[in-house]
Amino acid sequence: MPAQRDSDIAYATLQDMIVDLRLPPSTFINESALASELGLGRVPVREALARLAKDRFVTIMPRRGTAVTPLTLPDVLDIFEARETIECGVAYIAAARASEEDLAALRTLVETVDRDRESTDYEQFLLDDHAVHVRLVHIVQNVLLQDAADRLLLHSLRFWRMHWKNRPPSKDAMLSHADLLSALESRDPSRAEAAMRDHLTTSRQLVQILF
Amino acid sequence: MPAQRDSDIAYATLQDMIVDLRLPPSTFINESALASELGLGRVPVREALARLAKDRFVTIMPRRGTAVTPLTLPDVLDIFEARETIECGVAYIAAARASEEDLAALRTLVETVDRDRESTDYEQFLLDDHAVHVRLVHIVQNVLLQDAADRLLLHSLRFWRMHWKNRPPSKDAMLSHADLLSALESRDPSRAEAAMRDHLTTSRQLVQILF
DNA sequence: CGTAAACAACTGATATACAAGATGTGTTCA
DNA sequence: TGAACACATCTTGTATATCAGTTGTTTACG
Repeated sequence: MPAQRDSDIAYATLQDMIVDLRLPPSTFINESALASELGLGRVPVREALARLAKDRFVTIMPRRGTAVTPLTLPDVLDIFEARETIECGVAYIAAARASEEDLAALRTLVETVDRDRESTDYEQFLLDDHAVHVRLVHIVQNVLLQDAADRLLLHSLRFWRMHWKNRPPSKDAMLSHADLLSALESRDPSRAEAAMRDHLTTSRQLVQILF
Repeated sequence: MPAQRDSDIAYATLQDMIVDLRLPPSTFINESALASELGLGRVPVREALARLAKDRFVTIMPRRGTAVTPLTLPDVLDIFEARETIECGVAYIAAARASEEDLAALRTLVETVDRDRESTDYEQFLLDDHAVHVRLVHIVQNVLLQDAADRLLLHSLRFWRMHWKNRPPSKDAMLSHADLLSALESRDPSRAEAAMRDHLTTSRQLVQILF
C-alpha cells in the first residue's frame, strides 16, 4: 500500500501520530480541523479514518464523532494474547525459513537492542525492539500474517510508550532477544517458539504486576 | 462495526458479493456503475473499497482502477499458513476458556457439519464448517484475534467455493471436527491444538495434491 | 511497415456544497 | 428550584461537480 494518494498520506500520518502519542488515547478528532491541519481535504482524511477504524486505532461512533481508541487493561491483555498466538507461530516458521541475510540483519538489530538496554533512553529501546519483531515477521514472507502482526506490534508500541511515559522502566524491564536469536541460528523451531513465548509472557507479567 | 451508515452497508454487501463469487477474482470494478447498482453514492462505496483493500479482498491500483484480488496458489498457501498459526493458538486457548454453552453450541454445529458430509451439497457444508470455525474463535473473546481470524476464514471460504465450483469434492475432502470437539470437551489444550493442526494440514494437502 | 509521439476519452481522486442527526443549552412550566 | 421540552449549533454523512492522471488510439515520421 505505497503512499501516493492523499488518502495514504493521511493514513500514514495519523497512524504515526496515534502511535507516538501526539494524539493520545481518547482524543476526540474533528475531521475538518484535522484536514486543514494536514493540508488535505476532508474526503481523504475520512477514508484514512475508516481504515484506521478497521485497525482499531480509532473508534467511529456514527453521527457522534471519532476518537482515538482508549487503552484499557483488558485491551492490553488482548494485545499480548494475540501477539503471543501469532508471534510464537511466526518464530517457529522463521527458524526454518530464515536466510543467512535475515539472520545477519537480525543479529545486528538484537545487538543494538542490547546496547539500548544499558542506556536510559527507553524510546530508542522501544524503536529497536519493535524493529526486531517486524524483521522477524518479515522473514516468514506471508502478507496475511504480516498484516495481522504489524498491526499488533503498533498497538503494542503505543501501549509501551503510554506505560513508560510516567513510569520510566527499570533496566530489567527491557528484555533481550539473545535466546530467540540463538534458537533461530541453530534452526530450532521449537526453541525459537519457546523463546518468543518466554519473552512475551515475561513482559506481560511485568505489566500485570503493576496493575 | 454495525451497519447503519451507507458505507457499512456497501462494505458488507461487497464483501458478501466477493466471498460468494458474484464478483469473481480479477473482476474490475467501476465505482460509478457499482454505486448506482447498489443505490448508493460514490463516496460511501469508495470508503467501503478502502476498507476492503485493507482486508486484501480488493486491490487498488492508484489512478488505474480497483479489482477483486485474484487467487493464486501462493496466496492460498499463505491463507492456510496464517490460519494454521492463528487457529491452532485459538484452539489451545479455547479449550480452557470455553463455557458450557459454548461447548453445547459447538456440538450442535459439529453434528450439523457431519450430516452435511453425507450429502453432496458442498455449499451447505462450507457454510456450516465456516460457522464452526467462527464460533471457535468467538470463544476466546479477543477482538484482535477475532479480526484477524474472521478475515482469514472469509478468504478461505472464497477459496473453497472457487476450488470446488469446477471440481466438486469427494466425500473424504469434507473433514469432520469430531476430534477437536472431543479435545475441547475434555479441556485438553494441547490435544485441541493438535486436532486443529491435523484438520488444517490435511485440508491443505488435499489442495496441494491437485496442483 | 513499424515505432514513437501526441491527443482524446475515460476513470479515479479530491474539493466544495448540502442535508440530517445528535448534543447541549436555555427557557418555561410545574 | 428542578425537570422537561424545544431550539440552535456543531459535526458527521452524502451527493454533485471539477480536476488530474492514465491508457488506448490514431497519425505522422523514420
